[in-house]
Amino acid sequence: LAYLSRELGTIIREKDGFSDINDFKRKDFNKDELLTIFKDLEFNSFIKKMGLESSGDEQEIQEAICCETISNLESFEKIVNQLSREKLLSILPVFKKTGRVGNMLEIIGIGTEEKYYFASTETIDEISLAKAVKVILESEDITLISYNIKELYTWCLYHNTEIHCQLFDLMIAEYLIDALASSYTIPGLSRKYLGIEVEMPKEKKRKGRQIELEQVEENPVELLGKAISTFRAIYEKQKDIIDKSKQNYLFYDVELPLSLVLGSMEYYGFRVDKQYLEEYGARLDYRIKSLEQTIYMLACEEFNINSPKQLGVILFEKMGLKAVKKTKTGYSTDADSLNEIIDSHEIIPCILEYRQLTKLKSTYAEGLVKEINPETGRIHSSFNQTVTATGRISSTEPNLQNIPVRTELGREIRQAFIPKDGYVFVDADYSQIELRVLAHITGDEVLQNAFRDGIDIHTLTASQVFNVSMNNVTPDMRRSAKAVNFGIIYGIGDFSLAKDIGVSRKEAARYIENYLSTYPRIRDYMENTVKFGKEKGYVETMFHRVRHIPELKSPNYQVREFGKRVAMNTPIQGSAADIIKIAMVKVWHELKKNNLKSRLILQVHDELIIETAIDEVEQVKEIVKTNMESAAELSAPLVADVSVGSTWFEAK
DNA sequence: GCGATCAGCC
DNA sequence: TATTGTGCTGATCGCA
Repeated sequence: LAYLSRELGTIIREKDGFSDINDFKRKDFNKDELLTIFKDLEFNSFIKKMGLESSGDEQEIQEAICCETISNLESFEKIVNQLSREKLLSILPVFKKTGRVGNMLEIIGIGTEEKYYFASTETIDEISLAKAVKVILESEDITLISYNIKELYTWCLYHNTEIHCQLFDLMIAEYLIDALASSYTIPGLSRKYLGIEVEMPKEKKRKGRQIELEQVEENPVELLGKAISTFRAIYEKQKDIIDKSKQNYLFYDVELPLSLVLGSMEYYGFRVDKQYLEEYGARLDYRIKSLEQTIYMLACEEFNINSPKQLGVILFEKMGLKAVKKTKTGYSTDADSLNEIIDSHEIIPCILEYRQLTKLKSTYAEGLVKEINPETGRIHSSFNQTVTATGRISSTEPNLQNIPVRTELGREIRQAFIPKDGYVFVDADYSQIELRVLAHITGDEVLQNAFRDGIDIHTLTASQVFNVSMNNVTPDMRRSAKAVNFGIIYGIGDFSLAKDIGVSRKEAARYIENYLSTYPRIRDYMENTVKFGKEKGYVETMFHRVRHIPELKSPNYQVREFGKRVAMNTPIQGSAADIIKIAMVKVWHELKKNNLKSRLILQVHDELIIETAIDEVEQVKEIVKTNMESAAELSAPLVADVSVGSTWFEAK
């Protein structure tokens, strides 16, 4: 072996045929082939850099596009009226991001396949423009092909306009076709479906310095015209795929209307008590300062506690504590690791508390205040519909889906979330939705019956796993069983379960085995869904949301195992996501239909929050509960628990 | 600007 | 044999 290694490691220094150094120069390359490779790999900046843009057929298409810019209101109104008699229209608005809640419109393009019309707010004022397009947006006979209808809808709400068109949104369609695509841009879609290169006008950079390069600004209408002219053809192709994947219900009845629901949630926002947050932050600060001093004293040195690197050096080198785990760059200092050595030095609990408090202060106390809109006094988070691999929605700027709740101190932040005057919160959350979905799709009757009979599911699992009767289950056993239940959903192994509930690995393995033999259908499901995923390359939810899992074919063991867990978890988490989306659409319609003042303002995966007018509380409670529980018919019935409170803290 | 680490939620 | 629970977003550090 040593000889073999030596041979492998020896550099061959003599080789014939390379006498001329010029042979090593880069020669001409096959442009077409390189372009295909780069396109395939999405090396778009290389394509640009090397001037590989194809030109042939593109030119023809561009010349076929018929675009007109309209610069006075009367002509625009006339054209819009004409267009409102059409059946199928494409629409492409461009917004400028400002502090205003409905973004500011810059340009809007509308048209049929034959011709597209553009209007700019530079020549026609925004309000008149909004009034003009109302005839189109509020017509139920038109199918509107859009890109990012949510953004258009928040703008509509600002201008007191509704959208009643039949919708087809290219971004959302693509999300259902491939939930894992990294971005859903118009140029990306047009490249994928039509092989056409289009470009979107660059957003003007607001960087203060240097205006030279950015000012080049080609005629935006020219670019936009080309972009909107691809909508119709992309629509045809996506429509087909969605239909063939049995996603019509999910797309037309869930995701598209949901887009408007999310738009309105963003538009209305969540009222926040700024003063409360500031006082809360000050309170934290007082304690943080004191902890800081204690830590410096115990370490006999000042250092940056926020730096895991510096902290690691202090704890594990200077103070000689035992490191239990390593990361790829050094010592592990996360809460799990520190908790294992919590008794070895009094500095450890201080650090843990310091971490908790600084998190609360910077992310929540300070972070949330920054997001309060000065005009509305409310926080207008963005709800993204095309981010997650499982179908959940995500929330950013700020993330309202991770507001603390577990620790008492953190939970107090929820007292800053208040309703507008004369309103309260109705808060409804699904009870055990993922386990009910699990019971439903596995067909396990023991589990289903337990849910039907309203039995406490963790206690039941405990009695099965530990082989004791239901009334002999201790709180400790129940806690472990709860971990087992969640672990099953995530596709857990004995190692992690053991660590989670603090038993030996063997013990944990026995729990899992007990569980799977008590619920044989669950074992079957886990095996079958992985098999399905391997054969088809994807798994799907109850409503045919699809997730491709290329990891299942990976040569790498770890990656493949990850693929298996994903295959087991996605149909469960994803179906639960489908269900609450259905519920949101139903609740939203019902509030509208009854002309209520109450508004859905937040979703947190299994929970809905409605800012409710005091005189509508009883009605809203009823609407939320029945619509959530009837969102899907499961053989383990859905249950939603509803409560009312005058802050988010109280409503839970 | 970006990866790594940590921490918050379901 | 080696490894080990899904899905997210944000703050901070430290390097390039």
